[in-house]
Amino acid sequence: MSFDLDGFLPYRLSVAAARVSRRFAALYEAEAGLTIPEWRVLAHLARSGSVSVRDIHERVALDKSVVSRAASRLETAGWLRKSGHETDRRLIVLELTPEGEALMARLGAIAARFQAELCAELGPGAEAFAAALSRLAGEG
Amino acid sequence: MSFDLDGFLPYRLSVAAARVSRRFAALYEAEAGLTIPEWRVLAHLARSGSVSVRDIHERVALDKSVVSRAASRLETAGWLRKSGHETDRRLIVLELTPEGEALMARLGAIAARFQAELCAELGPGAEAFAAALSRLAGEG
DNA sequence: ACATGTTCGTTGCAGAAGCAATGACTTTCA
DNA sequence: TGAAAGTCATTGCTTCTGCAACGAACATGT
Repeated sequence: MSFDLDGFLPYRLSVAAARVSRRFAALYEAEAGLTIPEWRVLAHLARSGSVSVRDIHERVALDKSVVSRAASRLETAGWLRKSGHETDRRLIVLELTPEGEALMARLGAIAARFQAELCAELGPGAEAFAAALSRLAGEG
Repeated sequence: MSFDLDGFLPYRLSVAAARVSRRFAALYEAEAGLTIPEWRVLAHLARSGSVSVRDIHERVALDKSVVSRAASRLETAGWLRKSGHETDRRLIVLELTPEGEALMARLGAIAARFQAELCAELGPGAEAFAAALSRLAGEG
């Protein structure tokens, strides 16, 4: 018997991730016209406070260039502010503007609702599911 | 407290999927220089026999244009053959060449090994994990 | 102090994805 | 039958990703 794509985990994982991302992207696209990388940068900033491009790049699984360009767009849109680091002048410090924080408050609520929706779809196994994802994302 | 990206399912799903896809892509890239869409088209063909671009597009979560271009590359590489449909001349029938089947036999074995590796990493919850993925991929 | 190597953010560029439009063909229905 | 609508694969075109290269700023070792 030949290979079964439908049972293949990398494939199923890709399809599920793409579908879920799309669903959620529609929400914040409607709310603020954000792309996926922009959303991730904002979300990370909301949690971590001021942080460099490098930090985000490492924590958020986005290429440096993607973070850099997303940050520039977000800056001109007024959601975040760039400033130089005190002692290390190579670093650029990113932080939310008040508008950015207000936006993230709204998006955070939307995200929480969406998360609840997903958990409902997953049923009681949601916890174990999330743990399994961590294991897969763990080490490359 | 502000939003926690790390606990957010769509994010974790994306990261895990990207990481797993990358790991596996390295394998078939080394074996045959395939891209992800090319791999998916071949894998689907191996299972379904001769099939149209439209079929693959629907079953495999790839844009029509992506399937079309992947099929063209695979044809010039000699892994598959295009031919016209008997009665409906709009359709293009794709099927593996003998070389393509031989390739998929090798890749199928590699994929099975990789799947086993993943299941080992997931432990006993692998079954439930796969079921959860189906639920998420189910309906948009 | 100074040369070498590293790290940071940005930019250039080749390749890929996503979407609409096109041309060829088929179905439908008046 | 014949016109309109639908379906199929391909092709253009814009946008984005991913990688390498670059200039600027620090670190290290002599």
